[in-house]
Amino acid sequence: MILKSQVEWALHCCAILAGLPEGRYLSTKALAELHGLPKEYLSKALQSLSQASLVETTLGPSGGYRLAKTPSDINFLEIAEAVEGKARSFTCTNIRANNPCRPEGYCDSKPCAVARIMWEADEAWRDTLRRVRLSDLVSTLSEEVPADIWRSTFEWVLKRAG
Amino acid sequence: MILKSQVEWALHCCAILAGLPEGRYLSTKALAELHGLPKEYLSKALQSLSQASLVETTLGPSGGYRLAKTPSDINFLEIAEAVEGKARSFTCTNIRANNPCRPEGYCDSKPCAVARIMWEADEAWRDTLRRVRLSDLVSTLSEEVPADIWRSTFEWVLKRAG
DNA sequence: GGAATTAAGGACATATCATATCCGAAAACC
DNA sequence: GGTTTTCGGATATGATATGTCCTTAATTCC
Repeated sequence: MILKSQVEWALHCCAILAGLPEGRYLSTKALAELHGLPKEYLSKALQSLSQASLVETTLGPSGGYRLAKTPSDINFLEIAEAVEGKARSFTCTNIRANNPCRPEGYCDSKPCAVARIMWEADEAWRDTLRRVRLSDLVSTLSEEVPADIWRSTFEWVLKRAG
Repeated sequence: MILKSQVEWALHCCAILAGLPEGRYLSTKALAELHGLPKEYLSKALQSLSQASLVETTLGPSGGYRLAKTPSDINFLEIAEAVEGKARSFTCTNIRANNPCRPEGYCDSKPCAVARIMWEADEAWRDTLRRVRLSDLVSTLSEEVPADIWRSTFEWVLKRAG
């Protein structure tokens, strides 16, 4: 049960987009080079963010991506689900129904007890991610990353945005 | 990010093993037929439980599996990790290290901020499963499953245990 | 208007992993 | 000694993640 690496990529890209000056866009190329990622494949992750309406896009030179909402209005779960999908981590195949001792037309009133517990854990995972906003990540990063590195990173990346 | 179906199988099998009379074993064959699962492949899941010391085995006729501990001393996380492994669902590839603006020998003191958040969510998932004991599942099942079906299931399964 | 740049998305190749089956060895029971 | 069982290795298959390539349409700049 491993998350796609695109989730990691999307989160880091959103962190960068969150620090962008008003109105500026960042291209796939710039984001890929900054993180050392394959441009074409990172593009798929960014398209997922776009389809989820988390980012906006513009074509042409100086085009690319920017956040569609304030960083405090975007949480980790939205980003994770955008690229990973909303499916639960546990899928119940209802194997209890195969029990040969069950009468012919027997119908369970509730979903499987095993599934309910696994889904509860899944929901705990989602709750945690839902509670963390993109703005929280930005705050943490600006505390931990040395100011000069942080600043030069945006200069570097904006230079590539034309 | 989907769990292996073997996790579901292992949980259901443990629920049955928990209801077994003292000293009795249940074979892979019996568990597979009860749940309608491929015998050879289910065997791998049960081997995982065995390696994790959650179940004990005996060879020969009337052999098979039984719990190695009381149902109240086994939790869902142990079972899930036995077949799924203990690896976290989020793996940090440290793509921040690729940032071309970082000085040559720069070394981060903490693990990546993104990873810390994702690992926190992972821990929430584990905490939930850790808190649910196998005995809790058995209680729920004996409440929800009609008594006669529950009883005949064990008769059916014990008949196959020789 | 034309050239360059960009996102979007389809087609395709590759690698990894889950799923599944088969077999032989060792142990326990009759 | 023959049967039944777990255990582990070997192998096959299918699905999915990863990665690349190409076309199309939109936008910007000259």
